[in-house]
Amino acid sequence: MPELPEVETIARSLAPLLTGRRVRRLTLRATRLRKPLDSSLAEAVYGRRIEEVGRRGKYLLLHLDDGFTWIWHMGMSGCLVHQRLGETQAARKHDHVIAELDDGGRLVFNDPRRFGLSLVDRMATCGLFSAMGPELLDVQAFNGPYLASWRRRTGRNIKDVLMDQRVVAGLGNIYASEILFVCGLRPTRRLARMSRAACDAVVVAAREIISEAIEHRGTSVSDFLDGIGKPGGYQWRLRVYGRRGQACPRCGSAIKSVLISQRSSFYCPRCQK
DNA sequence: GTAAACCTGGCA
DNA sequence: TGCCAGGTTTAC
Repeated sequence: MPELPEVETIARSLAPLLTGRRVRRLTLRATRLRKPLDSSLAEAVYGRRIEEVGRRGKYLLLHLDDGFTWIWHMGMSGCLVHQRLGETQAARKHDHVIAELDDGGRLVFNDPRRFGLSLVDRMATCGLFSAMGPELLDVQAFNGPYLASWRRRTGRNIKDVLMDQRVVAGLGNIYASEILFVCGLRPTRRLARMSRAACDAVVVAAREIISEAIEHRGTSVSDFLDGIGKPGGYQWRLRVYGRRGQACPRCGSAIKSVLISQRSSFYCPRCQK
Protein backbone atom coordinates (compact mmCIF):
# COMPACT_ATOMS: atom_id res chain seq x y z
CA MET A 1 0.00 0.00 0.00
CA PRO A 2 2.11 2.77 1.25
CA GLU A 3 4.47 4.48 -1.10
CA LEU A 4 4.85 8.24 -1.29
CA PRO A 5 1.39 9.03 -2.74
CA GLU A 6 -0.41 6.88 -0.18
CA VAL A 7 1.46 8.34 2.78
CA GLU A 8 0.93 11.85 1.40
CA THR A 9 -2.79 11.06 1.11
CA ILE A 10 -2.90 9.88 4.72
CA ALA A 11 -1.05 13.00 5.86
CA ARG A 12 -3.39 15.34 3.99
CA SER A 13 -6.51 13.65 5.28
CA LEU A 14 -5.25 13.59 8.87
CA ALA A 15 -3.86 17.12 9.02
CA PRO A 16 -7.16 18.96 9.65
CA LEU A 17 -8.23 16.33 12.18
CA LEU A 18 -5.03 16.12 14.20
CA THR A 19 -3.44 19.55 14.11
CA GLY A 20 -3.74 21.18 17.52
CA ARG A 21 -5.04 18.04 19.25
CA ARG A 22 -3.53 16.67 22.42
CA VAL A 23 -2.94 12.98 23.13
CA ARG A 24 -4.93 11.92 26.18
CA ARG A 25 -4.23 8.20 26.27
CA LEU A 26 -2.30 5.61 24.34
CA THR A 27 -3.16 1.93 24.17
CA LEU A 28 -0.71 -0.61 22.76
CA ARG A 29 -2.37 -3.88 21.81
CA ALA A 30 0.66 -5.53 20.18
CA THR A 31 4.04 -6.02 21.80
CA ARG A 32 5.95 -5.45 18.61
CA LEU A 33 5.54 -4.16 15.09
CA ARG A 34 8.74 -4.16 13.09
CA LYS A 35 10.43 -3.25 16.34
CA PRO A 36 9.26 -3.74 19.92
CA LEU A 37 6.62 -1.31 21.18
CA ASP A 38 7.14 -0.31 24.77
CA SER A 39 5.69 1.98 27.38
CA SER A 40 8.22 4.68 26.53
CA LEU A 41 6.07 5.45 23.49
CA ALA A 42 3.10 6.21 25.72
CA GLU A 43 5.27 8.38 27.97
CA ALA A 44 6.66 10.25 24.98
CA VAL A 45 3.27 11.19 23.53
CA TYR A 46 1.17 11.53 26.67
CA GLY A 47 -0.23 15.06 26.98
CA ARG A 48 1.66 16.27 23.90
CA ARG A 49 0.03 18.52 21.34
CA ILE A 50 0.32 17.68 17.64
CA GLU A 51 1.61 20.84 15.98
CA GLU A 52 1.88 19.67 12.40
CA VAL A 53 1.30 16.60 10.22
CA GLY A 54 4.02 15.89 7.67
CA ARG A 55 5.73 13.26 5.57
CA ARG A 56 9.29 12.28 4.68
CA GLY A 57 9.63 9.55 2.06
CA LYS A 58 7.24 6.82 3.16
CA TYR A 59 7.21 8.01 6.77
CA LEU A 60 4.26 9.88 8.24
CA LEU A 61 5.28 12.53 10.77
CA LEU A 62 3.34 13.98 13.66
CA HIS A 63 5.42 16.89 14.95
CA LEU A 64 4.85 17.33 18.68
CA ASP A 65 5.03 20.47 20.82
CA ASP A 66 8.20 19.40 22.63
CA GLY A 67 10.42 19.25 19.55
CA PHE A 68 10.05 15.50 19.13
CA THR A 69 8.25 13.79 16.26
CA TRP A 70 5.91 10.83 16.38
CA ILE A 71 7.17 8.81 13.42
CA TRP A 72 5.07 6.20 11.62
CA HIS A 73 5.76 3.73 8.85
CA MET A 74 2.89 1.73 7.33
CA GLY A 75 4.97 -1.28 6.27
CA MET A 76 3.10 -3.28 3.63
CA SER A 77 -0.37 -3.36 5.12
CA GLY A 78 -0.66 -0.61 7.73
CA CYS A 79 -3.47 1.94 7.92
CA LEU A 80 -3.64 4.93 10.24
CA VAL A 81 -7.25 6.03 10.51
CA HIS A 82 -8.95 8.76 12.53
CA GLN A 83 -12.30 8.08 14.13
CA ARG A 84 -14.40 11.02 15.30
CA LEU A 85 -16.16 11.12 18.64
CA GLY A 86 -19.29 9.03 18.19
CA GLU A 87 -17.94 6.85 15.42
CA THR A 88 -15.39 5.15 17.63
CA GLN A 89 -15.74 1.41 17.53
CA ALA A 90 -14.57 -1.65 19.39
CA ALA A 91 -10.98 -2.56 18.64
CA ARG A 92 -10.71 -4.82 15.60
CA LYS A 93 -8.23 -7.56 14.92
CA HIS A 94 -4.80 -6.02 14.17
CA ASP A 95 -5.60 -2.65 15.77
CA HIS A 96 -2.16 -2.30 17.38
CA VAL A 97 -1.93 1.31 18.52
CA ILE A 98 -4.87 3.45 19.65
CA ALA A 99 -4.40 7.10 20.60
CA GLU A 100 -7.27 8.93 22.26
CA LEU A 101 -7.36 12.66 21.60
CA ASP A 102 -8.61 15.61 23.61
CA ASP A 103 -11.62 16.14 21.36
CA GLY A 104 -12.88 12.59 21.87
CA GLY A 105 -11.53 11.41 18.52
CA ARG A 106 -9.14 8.49 18.17
CA LEU A 107 -6.24 7.62 15.94
CA VAL A 108 -6.04 3.89 15.23
CA PHE A 109 -3.16 2.01 13.62
CA ASN A 110 -4.20 -1.29 12.04
CA ASP A 111 -1.59 -3.50 10.40
CA PRO A 112 -2.24 -7.22 9.74
CA ARG A 113 1.36 -7.99 8.80
CA ARG A 114 2.93 -5.90 11.55
CA PHE A 115 5.70 -4.57 9.32
CA GLY A 116 4.83 -1.04 10.41
CA LEU A 117 6.66 1.20 12.83
CA SER A 118 5.66 3.72 15.49
CA LEU A 119 8.24 5.61 17.51
CA VAL A 120 9.12 9.02 18.86
CA ASP A 121 12.43 10.68 18.07
CA ARG A 122 14.01 13.95 17.04
CA MET A 123 14.05 14.36 13.27
CA ALA A 124 17.52 15.88 13.23
CA THR A 125 19.19 12.95 14.93
CA CYS A 126 16.94 10.05 13.95
CA GLY A 127 18.89 7.37 12.09
CA LEU A 128 15.92 6.58 9.85
CA PHE A 129 16.46 9.82 7.96
CA SER A 130 20.20 10.36 8.12
CA ALA A 131 20.96 8.50 4.89
CA MET A 132 17.64 9.12 3.15
CA GLY A 133 17.75 10.64 -0.32
CA PRO A 134 15.93 13.77 -1.47
CA GLU A 135 12.16 14.04 -1.71
CA LEU A 136 11.03 12.96 -5.16
CA LEU A 137 9.03 16.15 -5.75
CA ASP A 138 11.91 18.42 -4.67
CA VAL A 139 12.92 19.79 -8.06
CA GLN A 140 16.09 21.40 -6.72
CA ALA A 141 17.39 18.13 -5.27
CA PHE A 142 15.93 15.33 -7.39
CA ASN A 143 16.62 16.05 -11.05
CA GLY A 144 18.38 14.63 -14.10
CA PRO A 145 21.93 15.62 -13.14
CA TYR A 146 21.42 14.20 -9.67
CA LEU A 147 20.20 10.82 -10.93
CA ALA A 148 22.97 10.78 -13.55
CA SER A 149 25.52 11.32 -10.76
CA TRP A 150 24.60 7.91 -9.35
CA ARG A 151 25.82 6.22 -12.53
CA ARG A 152 29.38 6.32 -11.20
CA ARG A 153 28.39 4.77 -7.91
CA THR A 154 26.35 1.79 -8.93
CA GLY A 155 26.11 -0.86 -11.57
CA ARG A 156 22.62 -1.77 -10.48
CA ASN A 157 19.52 -1.79 -12.63
CA ILE A 158 17.30 1.26 -12.71
CA LYS A 159 14.39 -0.45 -10.92
CA ASP A 160 16.58 -1.23 -7.92
CA VAL A 161 18.01 2.26 -7.92
CA LEU A 162 14.59 3.93 -7.95
CA MET A 163 13.45 1.81 -5.01
CA ASP A 164 16.61 2.64 -3.02
CA GLN A 165 15.50 5.18 -0.40
CA ARG A 166 19.06 6.55 -0.25
CA VAL A 167 18.77 7.63 -3.88
CA VAL A 168 15.28 9.11 -3.76
CA ALA A 169 12.72 8.89 -0.96
CA GLY A 170 9.26 7.46 -1.42
CA LEU A 171 9.22 5.03 -4.33
CA GLY A 172 8.24 1.38 -3.98
CA ASN A 173 7.35 -1.51 -6.21
CA ILE A 174 4.18 -0.16 -7.80
CA TYR A 175 5.36 3.29 -8.83
CA ALA A 176 8.84 2.17 -9.91
CA SER A 177 7.18 -0.11 -12.49
CA GLU A 178 4.78 2.63 -13.61
CA ILE A 179 7.54 5.23 -13.98
CA LEU A 180 9.72 2.97 -16.12
CA PHE A 181 6.80 2.20 -18.39
CA VAL A 182 6.11 5.89 -18.95
CA CYS A 183 9.72 6.65 -19.86
CA GLY A 184 10.13 3.51 -21.97
CA LEU A 185 12.95 1.81 -20.06
CA ARG A 186 13.17 -1.85 -19.10
CA PRO A 187 13.38 -2.36 -15.34
CA THR A 188 16.48 -4.49 -15.92
CA ARG A 189 18.34 -1.63 -17.61
CA ARG A 190 21.63 -0.79 -15.87
CA LEU A 191 21.78 2.77 -14.60
CA ALA A 192 25.43 2.93 -15.67
CA ARG A 193 24.35 2.31 -19.27
CA MET A 194 21.79 5.11 -19.32
CA SER A 195 22.37 8.42 -21.08
CA ARG A 196 21.95 11.75 -19.35
CA ALA A 197 18.78 12.24 -21.43
CA ALA A 198 17.42 8.90 -20.18
CA CYS A 199 18.07 10.03 -16.59
CA ASP A 200 16.16 13.23 -17.33
CA ALA A 201 13.29 11.18 -18.75
CA VAL A 202 13.09 9.01 -15.63
CA VAL A 203 12.89 12.07 -13.38
CA VAL A 204 10.21 13.69 -15.53
CA ALA A 205 8.17 10.48 -15.58
CA ALA A 206 8.57 10.09 -11.82
CA ARG A 207 7.24 13.58 -11.12
CA GLU A 208 4.36 13.05 -13.52
CA ILE A 209 3.29 9.68 -12.13
CA ILE A 210 3.66 10.61 -8.48
CA SER A 211 1.81 13.91 -8.89
CA GLU A 212 -0.98 12.13 -10.73
CA ALA A 213 -1.16 9.42 -8.04
CA ILE A 214 -1.37 12.02 -5.27
CA GLU A 215 -4.21 13.77 -7.16
CA HIS A 216 -6.05 10.46 -7.22
CA ARG A 217 -5.34 9.90 -3.54
CA GLY A 218 -3.05 6.89 -3.93
CA THR A 219 -3.42 3.28 -4.97
CA SER A 220 -5.62 0.78 -3.12
CA VAL A 221 -4.60 -2.63 -4.44
CA SER A 222 -6.32 -4.47 -1.65
CA ASP A 223 -6.35 -2.67 1.63
CA PHE A 224 -5.02 0.87 1.54
CA LEU A 225 -7.23 3.43 3.28
CA ASP A 226 -6.49 7.08 3.93
CA GLY A 227 -6.74 8.84 7.30
CA ILE A 228 -10.54 8.82 7.24
CA GLY A 229 -10.91 5.24 6.04
CA LYS A 230 -11.47 6.04 2.36
CA PRO A 231 -9.73 4.04 -0.42
CA GLY A 232 -7.60 5.69 -3.12
CA GLY A 233 -8.44 5.82 -6.80
CA TYR A 234 -5.17 5.32 -8.65
CA GLN A 235 -5.51 1.51 -8.96
CA TRP A 236 -7.80 2.16 -11.93
CA ARG A 237 -5.08 4.10 -13.71
CA LEU A 238 -2.15 1.69 -13.30
CA ARG A 239 -0.55 1.03 -16.67
CA VAL A 240 1.50 -2.12 -16.03
CA TYR A 241 1.69 -2.96 -12.31
CA GLY A 242 -0.14 -6.19 -11.54
CA ARG A 243 -1.23 -6.58 -15.18
CA ARG A 244 0.86 -9.52 -16.36
CA GLY A 245 -0.63 -11.01 -19.53
CA GLN A 246 -2.93 -8.05 -20.11
CA ALA A 247 -2.65 -5.66 -23.03
CA CYS A 248 -0.15 -2.81 -22.89
CA PRO A 249 -2.22 0.42 -22.87
CA ARG A 250 0.07 1.89 -25.52
CA CYS A 251 0.76 -0.91 -28.03
CA GLY A 252 -1.44 -3.81 -27.00
CA SER A 253 1.39 -6.30 -26.42
CA ALA A 254 1.05 -8.62 -23.44
CA ILE A 255 2.57 -7.16 -20.26
CA LYS A 256 5.39 -9.29 -18.86
CA SER A 257 6.81 -9.60 -15.37
CA VAL A 258 10.31 -10.36 -14.18
CA LEU A 259 11.74 -10.85 -10.70
CA ILE A 260 14.21 -8.15 -9.71
CA SER A 261 15.62 -8.29 -6.20
CA GLN A 262 12.84 -10.70 -5.24
CA ARG A 263 10.15 -8.24 -6.34
CA SER A 264 7.83 -8.62 -9.33
CA SER A 265 8.46 -5.96 -11.93
CA PHE A 266 5.98 -5.38 -14.74
CA TYR A 267 6.84 -4.03 -18.16
CA CYS A 268 5.85 -3.98 -21.82
CA PRO A 269 8.41 -5.93 -23.87
CA ARG A 270 7.72 -3.75 -26.90
CA CYS A 271 7.48 -0.25 -25.44
CA GLN A 272 10.31 -0.56 -22.93
CA LYS A 273 13.88 -0.90 -24.21
C1' DG B 1 25.00 -9.55 -4.54
C1' DT B 2 21.37 -12.70 -2.97
C1' DA B 3 18.38 -15.00 0.29
C1' DA B 4 15.93 -15.07 4.31
C1' DA B 5 13.78 -12.89 7.97
C1' DC B 6 9.82 -10.48 10.00
C1' DC B 7 3.99 -11.39 9.76
C1' DT B 8 -0.96 -12.38 8.14
C1' DG B 9 -4.34 -12.97 4.56
C1' DG B 10 -6.09 -14.01 0.09
C1' DC B 11 -6.30 -16.62 -3.86
C1' DA B 12 -5.34 -20.46 -7.35
C1' DT C 1 -1.19 -26.65 0.06
C1' DG C 2 1.68 -23.33 -1.82
C1' DC C 3 2.57 -18.97 -3.52
C1' DC C 4 2.12 -14.15 -3.64
C1' DA C 5 1.56 -9.43 -1.60
C1' DG C 6 2.44 -1.95 -1.22
C1' DG C 7 8.70 -2.78 2.87
C1' DT C 8 12.97 -2.96 5.25
C1' DT C 9 16.66 -5.19 7.74
C1' DT C 10 19.90 -8.76 8.62
C1' DA C 11 22.50 -12.67 7.66
C1' DC C 12 25.31 -15.65 4.27
